[in-house]
Amino acid sequence: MKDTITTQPTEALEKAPVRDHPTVAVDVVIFALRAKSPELDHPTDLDLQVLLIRRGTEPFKGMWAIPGGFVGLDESLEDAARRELAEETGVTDVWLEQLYTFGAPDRDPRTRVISVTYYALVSADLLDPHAGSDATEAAWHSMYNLPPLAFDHDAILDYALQRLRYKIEYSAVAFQLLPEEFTLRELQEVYMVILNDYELDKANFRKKLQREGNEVVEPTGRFRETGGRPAELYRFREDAKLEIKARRLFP
Amino acid sequence: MKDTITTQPTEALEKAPVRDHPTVAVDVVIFALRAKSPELDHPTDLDLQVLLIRRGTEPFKGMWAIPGGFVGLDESLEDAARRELAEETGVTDVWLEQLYTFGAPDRDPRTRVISVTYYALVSADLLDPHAGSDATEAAWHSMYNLPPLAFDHDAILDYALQRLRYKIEYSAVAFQLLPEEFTLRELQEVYMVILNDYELDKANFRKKLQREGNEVVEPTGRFRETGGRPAELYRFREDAKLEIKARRLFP
DNA sequence: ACAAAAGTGTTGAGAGTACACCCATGC
DNA sequence: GCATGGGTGTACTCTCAACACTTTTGT
Repeated sequence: MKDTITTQPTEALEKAPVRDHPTVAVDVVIFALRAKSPELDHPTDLDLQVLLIRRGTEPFKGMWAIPGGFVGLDESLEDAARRELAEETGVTDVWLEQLYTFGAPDRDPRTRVISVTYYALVSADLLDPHAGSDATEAAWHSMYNLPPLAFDHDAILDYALQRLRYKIEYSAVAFQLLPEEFTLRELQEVYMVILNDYELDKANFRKKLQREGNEVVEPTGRFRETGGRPAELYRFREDAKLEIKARRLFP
Repeated sequence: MKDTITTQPTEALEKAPVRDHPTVAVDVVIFALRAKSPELDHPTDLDLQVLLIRRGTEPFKGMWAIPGGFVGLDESLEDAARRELAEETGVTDVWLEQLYTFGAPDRDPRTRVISVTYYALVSADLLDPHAGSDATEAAWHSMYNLPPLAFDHDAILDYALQRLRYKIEYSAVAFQLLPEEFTLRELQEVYMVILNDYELDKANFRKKLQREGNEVVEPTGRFRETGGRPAELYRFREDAKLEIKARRLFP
């Protein structure tokens, strides 16, 4: 990852006086899995979406941007990210990880802004339909069909998706995007949607989930009705090992 | 990685006026492989070392710290990191990657400082014995035997080592720590030293290097004399594929 | 001849993959 | 019964890991 990818924080930069030092902002990429069409309830066709807000001020007025804001003087970076997340979604206790810090000098036309970015994974069942407390307009957008974005926020989203794809392959973050209980087919769909790889074999997927030394899910005994045979609901095992040793390029 | 790990930039903070916004610094973890004892020339017992500088001012005066400094207003973060790296080692054109941004509010007793950290891999044969242009005292220290460090720089080094270990397993960065030509045993030792895993099988290591579709090294035809049979020198293939698909936790 | 270090071959266990098949429910 | 989707078994291939073995140099 080169640092030539740059970005911008969001709104209200006019509050920050121009000074002889960079301004520090935090931007949060908020991912969720949502149904493509708003009518279905059992999520057959999932979509990977991000929450964006529409800018109300220049520059890039009217364009979509990643939610973010400035870091308070007595606030850690992660606290600032969680504050932004709560303001936009009303959700707390969410999985959140620092993504990258974008700092090219010319990314904001007004003043030098360095943006520390985070990405969050939220379970769709926790989301209020319209929890944005601000008057700002916020909306979910498919990662596979994004609108034009303010500043260099498209580069941030590219990088976030790349990181999510890496992360999902060797750790158990996929569960953060699902409710407490889920069917194995739903879990498989999480992988297929994020990896954009619709060719996962059902049998092999299940085998890998239950392989010796890798039992990350356990059955609950409850079932969900489907079009055919009911599907057993599983939950994530708390004592599961969360990371797998990477395949070595050369050991 | 939680954000509770914090850190500090280096010297000369007194130049920065106390303001109502955070200060931004860049710190660079500089890794090299060097012989444990300074007499050997063919590097039989390698050591993973980092370059540290001794602080000349309070706070933490006299303690060791990661080299770093403030970001210029018209300077990208990576440019600032490369500038610091050149000042301390005299080396340019070095592999460098952003590591993490540390930003806890209380990490510097004087003022709020947010530190964007990078890590660099330099080949020992490029290093001048004493290229530190400043009057600051700089010295190499073994990662496996570190002195007490200023601020939270120990946490930065822990994280940098963890990242280096991950990175080396699925990408070809190990070559950045070796000269242009090297023997396969030297390459194997790079892995063993960094992974702190002295049980790599020679035969299997070589097989994986030359496996179909993964030819990352090529012989040069030249040889290096050793205690026994001479070892052929290899070089990194420019067209080699640099990353490997991770082993999935569950596909 | 011997030591030292480079370099190769063989083999069995386990993981990955493809694909066919069986099971439980609603209509 | 039939459609629909959940759930399993089998067989082949490839990778991984252990370990014994051969080769080339210096003394």
